Amino acid sequence: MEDEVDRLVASWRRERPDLDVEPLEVLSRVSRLARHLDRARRLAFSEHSLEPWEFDVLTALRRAGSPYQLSPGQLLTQTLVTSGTMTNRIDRLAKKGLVERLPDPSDRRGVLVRLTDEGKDRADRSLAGLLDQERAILGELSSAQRAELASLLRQLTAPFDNIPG
Amino acid sequence: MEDEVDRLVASWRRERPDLDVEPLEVLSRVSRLARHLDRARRLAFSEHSLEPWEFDVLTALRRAGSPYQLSPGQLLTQTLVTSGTMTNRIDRLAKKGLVERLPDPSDRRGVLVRLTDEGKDRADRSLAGLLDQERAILGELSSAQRAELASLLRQLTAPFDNIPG
DNA sequence: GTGAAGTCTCTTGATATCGAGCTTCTTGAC
DNA sequence: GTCAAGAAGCTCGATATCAAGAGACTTCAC
Repeated sequence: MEDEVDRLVASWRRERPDLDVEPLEVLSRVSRLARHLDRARRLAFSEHSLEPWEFDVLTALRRAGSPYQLSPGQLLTQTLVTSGTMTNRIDRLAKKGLVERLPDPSDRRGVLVRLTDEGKDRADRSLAGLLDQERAILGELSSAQRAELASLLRQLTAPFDNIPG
Repeated sequence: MEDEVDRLVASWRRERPDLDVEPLEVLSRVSRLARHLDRARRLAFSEHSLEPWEFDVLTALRRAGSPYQLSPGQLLTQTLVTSGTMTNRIDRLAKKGLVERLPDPSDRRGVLVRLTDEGKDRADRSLAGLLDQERAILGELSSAQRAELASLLRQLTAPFDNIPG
C-alpha cells in the first residue's frame, strides 16, 4: 500500500530529477510515524488522565527499581529535554502528588526525585495501556518482521546513543 | 551495538517480568530516533538560516510544482500540524518575503499560499543540505538494508496516511 | 430559492518547551 | 587551606504549539 512518503518522494523526483532523494524513504517515514505515534499515545494516556510527558518521567522512575528515585540530571538524559523543562515537570508532578523531591544526602547541590505510591500505580497502569495500543499499531507486521525492523532501527539509533550528542 | 532502548527494555523486563514489552523495541526506537533527527535537521538548516518548520512549509510548496501554490488546508495534511499553527507559520513566512497569500479565485472562503522566487531558492538549497546530512546518518546501512527498512516502515505509516486520522 | 449542515481559515487563551544565565555546592591543583 | 573551575538544579523571558470556537462561505436536499 502507498503512503504519504511515497507521494512525497514521487513529487521530488518529478520536480528535482537531478537529486537523489532516496534517504527520505527511510527518514521521512521515521519522522512522520513518530508524529502519528505522539497522537496515538496522547489518546491512550488520556484514559488514565496522564499527559505523555508525565508518563515519560513516571516510567523512568519506575524502571529505576526500588526505591524508585533518580536525580533530575539522570531524568534529563533519559527524556531528552532541557534542565529547565525538567524542573517544571517535577514541580507539576510533585503538585499532583505523583513524585516528591528529597535532598541528596551525598551532594548538597543535588536533589532526588522519588515516585510516590500513587505515582507508581499510575505508571504501572498506563504502561499496560500503552503496550496494548502499540500492539495494535504493530499488528501489520509479523513477529519476524518486527524483529528485523527493531534490528535495523538499532543500527541507526546506536551512534546517537553511544557518542555523546 | 547496544542502544538506549536495549537498556530501557532490559529495565522493564527486570521490573515487570509479567508484561510483554516487545512492542517498545520498535516504537520507542522510532520516537527516539525522530528526536535525534529533529536536532540534526535543526543544525543542518541553521546553515541556511531556516528553521525546520520553515523548511517543511517551503518544500511542500516547492514539491507542488509550478506555480508553487497550495491552500492552507493542503499544507495541514502534509505537515501534520493544526490549522492555528499553520496560520501562524504562513504569517511569519509572508513577513520574511518567502511566501505570499492570494485569494482563491474558485472559493471565496479560501486562500492560496504561493512561494516567492526567494522562497523557491531557499527551498532548493536547503533540500540539498538536508539530503547530505541524512546520507551521513544512513551510512550505517547497506543499500539493501535501507530498502528493507523503508518497506517495513511503510507498512506502519500506510494505515495512518490512508485512513482519515 | 431556502435552510441546515459542512468546510475553510483565522483568532484567542493556555501551556510546554527552549536557551541563557544564576546560585549553590563540589573538586582538584597548588 | 584557598581559590578557580566545573557541576547541579533552578529562574526567567521569549516563542511555537495546540484546542476550541468564531466567522465567512459553499453545498445539497427539498
